[in-house]
Amino acid sequence: MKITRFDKSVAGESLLNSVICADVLEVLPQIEAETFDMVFADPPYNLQLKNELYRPNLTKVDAVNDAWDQFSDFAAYDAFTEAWLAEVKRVMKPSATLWVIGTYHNIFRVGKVLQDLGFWVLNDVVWVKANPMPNFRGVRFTNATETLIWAVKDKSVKDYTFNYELMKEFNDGKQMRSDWYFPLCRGEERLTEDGKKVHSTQKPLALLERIVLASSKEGDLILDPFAGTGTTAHAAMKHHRSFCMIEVDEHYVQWMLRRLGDVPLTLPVATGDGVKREDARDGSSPQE
Amino acid sequence: MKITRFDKSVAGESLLNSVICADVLEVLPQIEAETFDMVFADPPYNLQLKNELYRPNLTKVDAVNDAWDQFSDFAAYDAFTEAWLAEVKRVMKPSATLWVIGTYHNIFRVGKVLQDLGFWVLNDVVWVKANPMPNFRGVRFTNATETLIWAVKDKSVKDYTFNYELMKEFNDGKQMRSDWYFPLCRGEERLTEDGKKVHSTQKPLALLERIVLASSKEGDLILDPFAGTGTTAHAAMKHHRSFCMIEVDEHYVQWMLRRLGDVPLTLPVATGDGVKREDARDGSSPQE
DNA sequence: GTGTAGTTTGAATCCTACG
DNA sequence: GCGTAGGATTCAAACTACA
Repeated sequence: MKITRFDKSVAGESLLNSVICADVLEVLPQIEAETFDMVFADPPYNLQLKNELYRPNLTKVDAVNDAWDQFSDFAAYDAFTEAWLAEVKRVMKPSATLWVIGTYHNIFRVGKVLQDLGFWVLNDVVWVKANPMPNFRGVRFTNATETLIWAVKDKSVKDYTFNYELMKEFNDGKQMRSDWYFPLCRGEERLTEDGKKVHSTQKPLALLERIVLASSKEGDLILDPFAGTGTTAHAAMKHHRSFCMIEVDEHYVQWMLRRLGDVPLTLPVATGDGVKREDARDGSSPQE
Repeated sequence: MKITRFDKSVAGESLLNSVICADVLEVLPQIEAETFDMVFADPPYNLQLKNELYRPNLTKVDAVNDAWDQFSDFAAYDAFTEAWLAEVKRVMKPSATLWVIGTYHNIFRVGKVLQDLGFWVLNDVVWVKANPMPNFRGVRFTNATETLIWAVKDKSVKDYTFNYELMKEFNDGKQMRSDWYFPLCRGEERLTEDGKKVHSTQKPLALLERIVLASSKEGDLILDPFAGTGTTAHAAMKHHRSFCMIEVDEHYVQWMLRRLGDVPLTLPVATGDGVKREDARDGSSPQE
């Protein structure tokens, strides 16, 4: 698969399977309206960490303290949120859907802005973590979930993609619910460099796979405006969707390109049904 | 237990175990600052309060079928939310905590307003429904959760009540997480009249019991500004807390009073430890 | 190779009393 | 208000070391 990298300027270019290293608010205005079939966004959460946190055994928690998560106040965060959401709305096709993930630090603000912009919420999906970080001090409940908002551009949109039957298959033949159980991204899947996390908030691939499979079709073009190390692109490639990844951090972009180059190519072995596909490099396929 | 009913006016009265039949925005301003130890609120999800709509400036609109564009509708809801939350904050004791429950229709707006008022979120707790209503048309995921926000008045509050060890006991000796599993309110527990639900969104008693037991102490005074048929008061009585219920609907108030009169009286059998209590009418108590 | 015990760590708005 | 010292505090899964 050919992946095209852009820096800053993309006007007039094809964005099929592209990785763009630039600020989201610089790039999105260059993109033609109604370009994407689906959008997944994992924006900064605006965590307001103040003091260092130690575990009971006195080791220090490696908390999220990245520059990209710093905002001066709620007003600044809201303004940023409104800016990128408005641009995202513009580049969504009329029947496209939007996913945004967040925690209580930011999701209420994101949801409010999104509703004000006219987006129509279809579901709030809860990612229930199998293995969340405990609350060391015992002063709150274990923070065990993150929230996803799934929305269309406005209330009138009825022809969005929802692969109801496939979701049903994934849930033992019963209608898929809005509470999803996945472990945190760890082990082989987690990108590390010198034993340290490449990205502090890498999402589990399984989560993105479910999102891609639920709300897009093969061949669709998927946008991720905060791509990080490219989990969304990974899931898109794996399931025969095209992607456009925007990420401002050069280091993350390099890792994303390396990662996507390593993703096994999956090729269709059956056409027409749109469902049955096998990994061409996977010897476990019963057809082989 | 003696329960006092008020209509409209409560100024100067004791609110211990009271049921007030009046609009929340009329009553709260009459109440002294820093009165309550804990607040649970299940606000309306839209502005159709007893056939009365609020304009963004909080004046009432009499006709239910007035044309409202989406923005003015949201603005009105936000204004109403800010009004009652600001009053609730005023009547909360300095170390009190607030619980608000909602769905994606309103919880983002409530959370945003609450943060803007200076409330400091402790957790977002997800009520995962064991038996949610399916999505009949198969166009979305089954809406299987509701969201609770737990907050203190401001960031500096550290001495709020959190019965950590008791919660741990309820979770097999492990720290209680923020995802709570309860079935919908049905069967014996559900109040019905001529085979129909008395209240369309009666909450499960078990949910309110966990909230009361987690975040209040015996003898505490608990406020519910949208009391409905009084599940919060029921849970409070059962666990030796006092209550103040505000409900504008006369029909709900009558049901609440009848219901609370039927709740078995629970009496302390041990004093001093503050934990061991038995139902005085419950023959299963090992002490008896 | 297997099994077991010990170690590490994850989007976190994580304490209290006293001077 | 702030700084500092004292002291109580964690769950699940993946990984490492070693028998």
